[in-house]
Amino acid sequence: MNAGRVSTDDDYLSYLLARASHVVASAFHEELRARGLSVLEWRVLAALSGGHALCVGSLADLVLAQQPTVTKLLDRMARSGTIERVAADDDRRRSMIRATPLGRAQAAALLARSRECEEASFAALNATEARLLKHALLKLIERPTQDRAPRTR
Amino acid sequence: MNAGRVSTDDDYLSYLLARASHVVASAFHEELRARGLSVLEWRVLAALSGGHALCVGSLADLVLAQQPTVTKLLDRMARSGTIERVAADDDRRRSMIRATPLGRAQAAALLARSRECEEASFAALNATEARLLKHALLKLIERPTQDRAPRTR
DNA sequence: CTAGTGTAGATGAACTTTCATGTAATTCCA
DNA sequence: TGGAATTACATGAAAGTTCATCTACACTAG
Repeated sequence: MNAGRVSTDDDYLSYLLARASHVVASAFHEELRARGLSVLEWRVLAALSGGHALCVGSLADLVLAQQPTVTKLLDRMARSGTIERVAADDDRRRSMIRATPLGRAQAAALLARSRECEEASFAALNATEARLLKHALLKLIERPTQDRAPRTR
Repeated sequence: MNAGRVSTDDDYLSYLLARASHVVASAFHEELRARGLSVLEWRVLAALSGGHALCVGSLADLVLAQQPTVTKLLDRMARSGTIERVAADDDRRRSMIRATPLGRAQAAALLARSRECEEASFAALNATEARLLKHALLKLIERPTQDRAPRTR
Protein backbone atom coordinates (compact mmCIF):
# COMPACT_ATOMS: atom_id res chain seq x y z
CA MET A 1 0.00 0.00 0.00
CA ASN A 2 1.09 3.57 -0.31
CA ALA A 3 3.28 3.03 -3.29
CA GLY A 4 4.87 6.41 -3.36
CA ARG A 5 4.98 9.16 -0.80
CA VAL A 6 8.39 10.55 -0.81
CA SER A 7 9.67 13.39 1.26
CA THR A 8 10.61 15.94 -1.30
CA ASP A 9 8.88 15.26 -4.52
CA ASP A 10 5.59 14.56 -2.94
CA ASP A 11 2.93 17.10 -2.19
CA TYR A 12 3.74 19.16 -5.22
CA LEU A 13 0.72 19.80 -7.33
CA SER A 14 2.64 18.87 -10.40
CA TYR A 15 3.66 15.54 -8.96
CA LEU A 16 0.24 14.83 -7.53
CA LEU A 17 -1.28 15.41 -10.93
CA ALA A 18 1.27 13.23 -12.65
CA ARG A 19 0.81 10.48 -10.14
CA ALA A 20 -2.97 10.68 -10.11
CA SER A 21 -2.95 10.62 -13.87
CA HIS A 22 -0.70 7.59 -13.76
CA VAL A 23 -2.82 5.71 -11.22
CA VAL A 24 -6.15 6.52 -12.80
CA ALA A 25 -4.97 5.61 -16.28
CA SER A 26 -3.12 2.45 -15.41
CA ALA A 27 -6.02 0.01 -15.55
CA PHE A 28 -7.15 1.24 -18.92
CA HIS A 29 -3.62 1.36 -20.21
CA GLU A 30 -3.30 -2.33 -19.42
CA GLU A 31 -6.35 -2.89 -21.57
CA LEU A 32 -4.77 -0.99 -24.40
CA ARG A 33 -1.60 -2.93 -24.08
CA ALA A 34 -3.52 -6.19 -24.13
CA ARG A 35 -5.00 -5.12 -27.44
CA GLY A 36 -1.67 -4.01 -28.78
CA LEU A 37 -2.36 -0.30 -28.82
CA SER A 38 -0.22 2.44 -27.40
CA VAL A 39 -1.62 5.25 -25.32
CA LEU A 40 -0.96 7.73 -28.08
CA GLU A 41 -2.65 5.55 -30.63
CA TRP A 42 -5.69 5.38 -28.38
CA ARG A 43 -5.77 9.12 -27.91
CA VAL A 44 -5.60 9.67 -31.64
CA LEU A 45 -8.43 7.25 -32.26
CA ALA A 46 -10.48 8.81 -29.49
CA ALA A 47 -9.89 12.28 -30.85
CA LEU A 48 -10.97 11.16 -34.31
CA SER A 49 -13.83 8.98 -33.20
CA GLY A 50 -16.32 11.79 -33.72
CA GLY A 51 -15.90 11.27 -37.44
CA HIS A 52 -14.46 14.65 -38.35
CA ALA A 53 -10.95 15.07 -39.64
CA LEU A 54 -8.21 16.91 -37.79
CA CYS A 55 -4.88 18.20 -38.94
CA VAL A 56 -1.61 16.86 -37.58
CA GLY A 57 -0.94 19.88 -35.42
CA SER A 58 -4.30 19.78 -33.70
CA LEU A 59 -3.88 16.12 -33.07
CA ALA A 60 -0.48 16.68 -31.54
CA ASP A 61 -1.95 19.22 -29.15
CA LEU A 62 -4.83 16.96 -28.27
CA VAL A 63 -2.79 13.87 -27.60
CA LEU A 64 -0.22 15.86 -25.65
CA ALA A 65 2.63 14.85 -27.89
CA GLN A 66 4.98 16.58 -30.25
CA GLN A 67 4.41 17.03 -33.90
CA PRO A 68 7.15 14.74 -35.22
CA THR A 69 6.04 12.05 -32.81
CA VAL A 70 2.53 12.30 -34.13
CA THR A 71 3.60 12.41 -37.76
CA LYS A 72 5.40 9.12 -37.29
CA LEU A 73 2.64 7.62 -35.20
CA LEU A 74 0.22 8.48 -37.99
CA ASP A 75 2.50 6.80 -40.53
CA ARG A 76 2.27 3.61 -38.51
CA MET A 77 -1.47 3.95 -37.99
CA ALA A 78 -2.02 4.55 -41.67
CA ARG A 79 -0.02 1.42 -42.40
CA SER A 80 -2.14 -0.58 -39.99
CA GLY A 81 -5.28 0.88 -41.53
CA THR A 82 -6.82 2.73 -38.62
CA ILE A 83 -6.45 6.25 -40.00
CA GLU A 84 -6.02 7.89 -43.38
CA ARG A 85 -4.63 11.18 -44.59
CA VAL A 86 -6.65 13.41 -46.81
CA ALA A 87 -5.32 16.56 -48.40
CA ALA A 88 -6.88 19.68 -46.96
CA ASP A 89 -8.58 21.61 -49.71
CA ASP A 90 -8.02 25.07 -48.27
CA ASP A 91 -4.36 24.73 -47.31
CA ARG A 92 -2.09 22.42 -49.19
CA ARG A 93 0.48 22.21 -46.41
CA ARG A 94 -1.96 20.40 -44.22
CA SER A 95 -2.96 16.83 -44.26
CA MET A 96 -6.22 16.11 -42.58
CA ILE A 97 -6.45 12.92 -40.61
CA ARG A 98 -9.54 10.79 -40.47
CA ALA A 99 -10.29 7.50 -38.77
CA THR A 100 -11.06 4.67 -41.13
CA PRO A 101 -14.03 2.40 -40.40
CA LEU A 102 -11.57 0.03 -38.75
CA GLY A 103 -10.21 2.82 -36.63
CA ARG A 104 -13.67 3.95 -35.73
CA ALA A 105 -14.62 0.44 -34.69
CA GLN A 106 -11.58 0.13 -32.46
CA ALA A 107 -12.31 3.49 -30.92
CA ALA A 108 -15.91 2.59 -30.23
CA ALA A 109 -14.98 -0.61 -28.45
CA LEU A 110 -12.40 1.16 -26.36
CA LEU A 111 -14.55 4.15 -25.55
CA ALA A 112 -16.94 1.81 -23.81
CA ARG A 113 -14.15 0.27 -21.74
CA SER A 114 -12.78 3.67 -21.06
CA ARG A 115 -16.07 4.79 -19.58
CA GLU A 116 -16.06 1.79 -17.29
CA CYS A 117 -12.58 2.61 -16.05
CA GLU A 118 -13.72 6.16 -15.52
CA GLU A 119 -16.52 4.94 -13.28
CA ALA A 120 -14.09 2.86 -11.28
CA SER A 121 -11.89 5.86 -10.67
CA PHE A 122 -14.75 7.98 -9.49
CA ALA A 123 -15.63 5.34 -6.96
CA ALA A 124 -12.87 6.81 -4.82
CA LEU A 125 -14.70 10.12 -4.67
CA ASN A 126 -18.16 11.25 -3.75
CA ALA A 127 -20.24 13.23 -6.20
CA THR A 128 -19.26 16.62 -4.85
CA GLU A 129 -15.59 15.82 -4.77
CA ALA A 130 -15.77 14.55 -8.30
CA ARG A 131 -17.48 17.67 -9.52
CA LEU A 132 -15.05 19.95 -7.76
CA LEU A 133 -12.11 17.96 -9.02
CA LYS A 134 -13.20 18.28 -12.63
CA HIS A 135 -13.91 21.92 -12.13
CA ALA A 136 -10.47 22.57 -10.68
CA LEU A 137 -8.77 20.59 -13.41
CA LEU A 138 -10.57 22.57 -16.07
CA LYS A 139 -9.49 25.78 -14.43
CA LEU A 140 -5.90 24.63 -14.42
CA ILE A 141 -6.11 23.57 -18.03
CA GLU A 142 -7.74 26.71 -19.31
CA ARG A 143 -5.09 28.91 -17.85
CA PRO A 144 -3.71 31.02 -20.65
CA THR A 145 -0.24 30.46 -19.23
CA GLN A 146 1.63 28.78 -22.02
CA ASP A 147 -1.04 28.73 -24.64
CA ARG A 148 -0.42 27.55 -28.12
CA ALA A 149 -2.03 28.50 -31.38
CA PRO A 150 -5.70 27.60 -31.51
CA ARG A 151 -5.40 25.77 -34.76
CA THR A 152 -8.51 23.64 -34.65
CA ARG A 153 -9.19 21.95 -37.98
CA MET B 1 -7.18 30.00 -26.43
CA ASN B 2 -8.75 26.73 -25.56
CA ALA B 3 -6.00 24.61 -26.94
CA GLY B 4 -7.76 21.33 -26.65
CA ARG B 5 -11.39 20.54 -26.06
CA VAL B 6 -12.32 17.76 -28.33
CA SER B 7 -15.63 16.07 -28.53
CA THR B 8 -14.84 12.56 -27.52
CA ASP B 9 -11.66 12.43 -25.61
CA ASP B 10 -12.46 15.42 -23.53
CA ASP B 11 -14.28 15.37 -20.26
CA TYR B 12 -12.81 12.07 -19.25
CA LEU B 13 -11.18 12.23 -15.88
CA SER B 14 -8.19 10.41 -17.22
CA TYR B 15 -7.71 12.91 -20.00
CA LEU B 16 -8.36 15.90 -17.77
CA LEU B 17 -5.70 14.68 -15.40
CA ALA B 18 -3.24 14.05 -18.18
CA ARG B 19 -3.90 17.42 -19.68
CA ALA B 20 -3.81 19.29 -16.40
CA SER B 21 -0.60 17.54 -15.55
CA HIS B 22 0.78 18.55 -18.91
CA VAL B 23 -0.26 22.19 -18.61
CA VAL B 24 0.84 22.63 -15.04
CA ALA B 25 4.19 20.99 -15.63
CA SER B 26 5.00 22.65 -18.90
CA ALA B 27 6.56 25.85 -17.58
CA PHE B 28 8.84 23.99 -15.24
CA HIS B 29 9.68 21.41 -17.86
CA GLU B 30 10.92 24.23 -20.07
CA GLU B 31 13.20 25.23 -17.22
CA LEU B 32 14.53 21.72 -16.99
CA ARG B 33 15.10 21.57 -20.66
CA ALA B 34 16.96 24.87 -20.57
CA ARG B 35 19.29 23.33 -18.01
CA GLY B 36 19.69 20.16 -20.00
CA LEU B 37 17.79 17.91 -17.64
CA SER B 38 15.03 15.50 -18.52
CA VAL B 39 11.86 15.23 -16.49
CA LEU B 40 12.87 11.83 -15.22
CA GLU B 41 16.26 13.08 -14.20
CA TRP B 42 14.61 15.84 -12.26
CA ARG B 43 12.26 13.45 -10.52
CA VAL B 44 15.13 11.22 -9.52
CA LEU B 45 17.07 14.15 -8.12
CA ALA B 46 14.01 15.41 -6.30
CA ALA B 47 13.32 12.00 -4.84
CA LEU B 48 16.90 11.74 -3.63
CA SER B 49 17.24 15.32 -2.50
CA GLY B 50 16.35 14.39 1.05
CA GLY B 51 19.77 12.79 1.34
CA HIS B 52 18.69 9.22 1.93
CA ALA B 53 19.40 6.45 -0.54
CA LEU B 54 16.71 4.58 -2.43
CA CYS B 55 16.85 1.36 -4.38
CA VAL B 56 16.22 1.24 -8.10
CA GLY B 57 12.78 -0.26 -7.76
CA SER B 58 11.52 2.39 -5.38
CA LEU B 59 12.88 5.07 -7.60
CA ALA B 60 11.12 3.59 -10.59
CA ASP B 61 7.82 3.68 -8.71
CA LEU B 62 8.41 7.22 -7.54
CA VAL B 63 9.35 8.65 -10.89
CA LEU B 64 6.51 6.81 -12.60
CA ALA B 65 8.80 4.97 -14.94
CA GLN B 66 9.78 1.41 -15.54
CA GLN B 67 12.70 -0.34 -14.01
CA PRO B 68 14.87 -0.75 -17.11
CA THR B 69 14.28 2.86 -18.00
CA VAL B 70 15.46 3.91 -14.59
CA THR B 71 18.44 1.58 -14.59
CA LYS B 72 19.65 3.18 -17.79
CA LEU B 73 18.80 6.67 -16.64
CA LEU B 74 20.86 6.03 -13.52
CA ASP B 75 23.76 4.85 -15.66
CA ARG B 76 23.72 8.18 -17.43
CA MET B 77 23.30 10.14 -14.23
CA ALA B 78 26.16 8.29 -12.62
CA ARG B 79 28.29 9.12 -15.63
CA SER B 80 27.40 12.77 -15.33
CA GLY B 81 28.12 12.66 -11.62
CA THR B 82 24.76 13.52 -10.12
CA ILE B 83 24.07 10.18 -8.43
CA GLU B 84 26.08 7.23 -7.25
CA ARG B 85 25.33 3.60 -6.60
CA VAL B 86 26.16 2.06 -3.28
CA ALA B 87 25.85 -1.62 -2.55
CA ALA B 88 23.09 -2.35 -0.07
CA ASP B 89 24.55 -4.05 2.94
CA ASP B 90 21.52 -6.19 3.74
CA ASP B 91 20.73 -7.45 0.26
CA ARG B 92 23.42 -7.84 -2.33
CA ARG B 93 21.00 -7.78 -5.25
CA ARG B 94 20.16 -4.21 -4.54
CA SER B 95 22.05 -1.14 -5.37
CA MET B 96 21.13 1.87 -3.36
CA ILE B 97 21.13 5.17 -5.15
CA ARG B 98 22.26 8.37 -3.57
CA ALA B 99 22.57 11.89 -4.89
CA THR B 100 26.12 13.21 -5.01
CA PRO B 101 26.83 16.71 -3.74
CA LEU B 102 26.55 17.88 -7.34
CA GLY B 103 23.21 16.17 -7.69
CA ARG B 104 22.03 17.62 -4.43
CA ALA B 105 23.04 21.09 -5.51
CA GLN B 106 21.15 20.77 -8.77
CA ALA B 107 18.12 19.48 -6.93
CA ALA B 108 18.18 22.34 -4.47
CA ALA B 109 18.31 24.95 -7.19
CA LEU B 110 15.47 23.32 -9.04
CA LEU B 111 13.32 22.72 -6.01
CA ALA B 112 13.22 26.45 -5.50
CA ARG B 113 12.14 27.05 -9.08
CA SER B 114 9.68 24.23 -8.80
CA ARG B 115 8.02 25.89 -5.84
CA GLU B 116 7.66 29.08 -7.80
CA CYS B 117 5.98 27.25 -10.67
CA GLU B 118 3.73 25.58 -8.16
CA GLU B 119 2.62 28.98 -6.89
CA ALA B 120 1.90 30.12 -10.39
CA SER B 121 -0.33 27.13 -11.00
CA PHE B 122 -2.28 27.70 -7.85
CA ALA B 123 -2.98 31.22 -8.94
CA ALA B 124 -5.71 29.76 -11.12
CA LEU B 125 -7.52 28.47 -8.04
CA ASN B 126 -8.70 29.93 -4.81
CA ALA B 127 -7.55 28.48 -1.51
CA THR B 128 -10.52 26.21 -1.04
CA GLU B 129 -10.37 24.87 -4.56
CA ALA B 130 -6.69 24.19 -4.15
CA ARG B 131 -7.21 22.32 -0.93
CA LEU B 132 -10.04 20.24 -2.36
CA LEU B 133 -8.07 19.50 -5.47
CA LYS B 134 -5.12 18.14 -3.54
CA HIS B 135 -7.44 16.18 -1.33
CA ALA B 136 -9.19 14.60 -4.29
CA LEU B 137 -5.92 13.80 -6.02
CA LEU B 138 -4.62 12.09 -2.92
CA LYS B 139 -7.76 10.03 -2.70
CA LEU B 140 -7.35 8.95 -6.30
CA ILE B 141 -3.73 8.10 -5.75
CA GLU B 142 -4.22 6.14 -2.58
CA ARG B 143 -6.78 3.88 -4.15
CA PRO B 144 -5.58 0.32 -3.67
CA THR B 145 -6.67 -0.45 -7.22
CA GLN B 146 -3.52 -1.57 -8.94
CA ASP B 147 -1.11 -1.35 -6.07
CA ARG B 148 2.45 -2.44 -6.36
CA ALA B 149 4.84 -3.82 -3.80
CA PRO B 150 5.61 -1.31 -1.10
CA ARG B 151 9.30 -1.73 -1.40
CA THR B 152 10.52 1.46 0.15
CA ARG B 153 14.23 1.40 0.86
C1' DC C 1 21.57 -27.70 3.68
C1' DT C 2 19.57 -27.69 -0.62
C1' DA C 3 15.99 -27.47 -4.21
C1' DG C 4 12.44 -24.60 -5.64
C1' DT C 5 10.45 -20.22 -6.03
C1' DG C 6 10.56 -15.38 -5.98
C1' DT C 7 12.73 -10.76 -6.24
C1' DA C 8 16.31 -7.00 -7.73
C1' DG C 9 18.47 -5.12 -11.14
C1' DA C 10 21.13 -5.42 -15.67
C1' DT C 11 21.10 -6.12 -20.57
C1' DG C 12 20.41 -6.49 -25.80
C1' DA C 13 17.50 -5.80 -29.57
C1' DA C 14 13.54 -3.57 -31.34
C1' DC C 15 10.98 0.24 -31.29
C1' DT C 16 9.62 5.13 -30.29
C1' DT C 17 10.57 9.82 -29.38
C1' DT C 18 13.21 13.88 -29.88
C1' DC C 19 15.92 17.54 -31.85
C1' DA C 20 17.22 20.05 -35.45
C1' DT C 21 16.33 21.04 -39.75
C1' DG C 22 14.25 20.65 -44.50
C1' DT C 23 10.66 21.73 -47.96
C1' DA C 24 6.54 23.56 -49.46
C1' DA C 25 2.69 26.54 -48.93
C1' DT C 26 0.65 30.64 -46.99
C1' DT C 27 0.45 35.24 -45.13
C1' DC C 28 1.92 39.84 -44.47
C1' DC C 29 2.85 44.26 -45.93
C1' DA C 30 5.71 47.82 -48.29
C1' DT D 1 2.67 42.27 -56.43
C1' DG D 2 6.90 40.13 -54.70
C1' DG D 3 10.03 39.15 -51.11
C1' DA D 4 10.38 38.26 -46.06
C1' DA D 5 8.45 36.01 -42.41
C1' DT D 6 5.65 32.36 -40.78
C1' DT D 7 3.28 28.02 -40.61
C1' DA D 8 2.50 22.94 -41.57
C1' DC D 9 4.29 18.79 -41.85
C1' DA D 10 8.12 15.51 -42.98
C1' DT D 11 12.55 13.55 -42.16
C1' DG D 12 17.23 11.72 -40.57
C1' DA D 13 20.23 10.86 -36.93
C1' DA D 14 20.74 10.56 -32.09
C1' DA D 15 18.79 9.54 -27.82
C1' DG D 16 15.65 7.31 -24.91
C1' DT D 17 12.25 3.62 -23.73
C1' DT D 18 10.41 -0.96 -23.81
C1' DC D 19 10.07 -5.89 -23.87
C1' DA D 20 11.70 -10.05 -22.85
C1' DT D 21 15.17 -12.22 -20.63
C1' DC D 22 19.11 -13.17 -17.78
C1' DT D 23 21.93 -13.49 -13.66
C1' DA D 24 22.61 -13.20 -9.00
C1' DC D 25 20.85 -13.34 -4.65
C1' DA D 26 17.38 -14.30 -0.98
C1' DC D 27 13.82 -16.76 1.18
C1' DT D 28 11.15 -20.98 2.24
C1' DA D 29 10.08 -25.60 3.25
C1' DG D 30 11.27 -30.21 3.22
